Amino acid sequence: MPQDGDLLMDTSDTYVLERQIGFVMRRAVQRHIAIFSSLIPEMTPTQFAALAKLCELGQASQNELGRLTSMDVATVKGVVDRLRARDLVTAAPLESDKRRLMLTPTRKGRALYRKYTPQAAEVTRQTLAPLDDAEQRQLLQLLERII
Amino acid sequence: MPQDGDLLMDTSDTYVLERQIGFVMRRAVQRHIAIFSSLIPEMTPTQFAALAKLCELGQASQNELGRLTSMDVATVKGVVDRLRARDLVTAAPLESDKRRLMLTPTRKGRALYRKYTPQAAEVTRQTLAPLDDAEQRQLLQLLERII
DNA sequence: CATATTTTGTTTGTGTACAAATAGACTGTG
DNA sequence: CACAGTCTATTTGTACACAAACAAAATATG
Repeated sequence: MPQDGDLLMDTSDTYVLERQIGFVMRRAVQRHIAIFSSLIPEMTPTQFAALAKLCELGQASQNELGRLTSMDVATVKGVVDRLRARDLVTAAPLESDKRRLMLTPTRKGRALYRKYTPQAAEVTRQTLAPLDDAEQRQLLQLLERII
Repeated sequence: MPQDGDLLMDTSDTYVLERQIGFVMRRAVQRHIAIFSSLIPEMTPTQFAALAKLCELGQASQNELGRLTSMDVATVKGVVDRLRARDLVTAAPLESDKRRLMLTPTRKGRALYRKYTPQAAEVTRQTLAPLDDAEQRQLLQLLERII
């Protein structure tokens, strides 16, 4: 007599690279980054994220900024260094806690952020363009749940 | 009399980093990679993808492998170099077309691929674990449509 | 056949991304 | 107060990821 296992055997299937979530996400990110850099060639998505968060907060320590933008300490240092080199952000040790490096967007940094905010929103729009509104919301929600 | 626009004004909203598809995908990829390297510390997702595709095909040129795994020429070279350095892949110029570098997984490479295939499938399972089956399929489908 | 174009691979430079080691500053507890 | 543990930042090393420039080989076209 056939058992469940007999019929279900091939459900475990062979390993198909193209169906793995990691592979698909990597490709989606690649397309997103391509769209981003076509609309905002002046900076990278990561740099924009750091600048945006800093402009939203007004000020933050490097460590805090890293946590809020999901960058580890080494990554955020590199990103901040490049923003500082372009005079978009200033940095100074905090008097009351000399471990912390307080970051503040410069006037130039805030201006750049304001200038590119509409483009950044457009990046999201173009990336999600193949989907209708309900599907876009759904994708966002599903992704947020696997974070 | 209040109009539609009055109530809907804030729908266009300010730019919220956490709601941008790029930011959310970046975080999801980070979690995926963390799961991958906890289950398969011996190699990176990219290396496994290249090895997997090569084992699936039996053989491929470096360029072909890059196209099939969505890596540009410089990236695939680095990945292949590391696989070659670990004797998981061999490379030789093709006689009939000396531009092409034909890649073949070694016995050791194929063994490693077979060994880790179940783990790789488990990576996908764990990454998608917060979602039920229908949601998992949906997420995959939505992502594939924005590639 | 000759040469313009395309294809494949390499190299260089920049920018994430993370692990691990280090150092200095702070905090909590005895 | 002392000092163990924690927090913040830096440094080093490895690994994608892509742009741009280059060289060699193959192909297309006149």
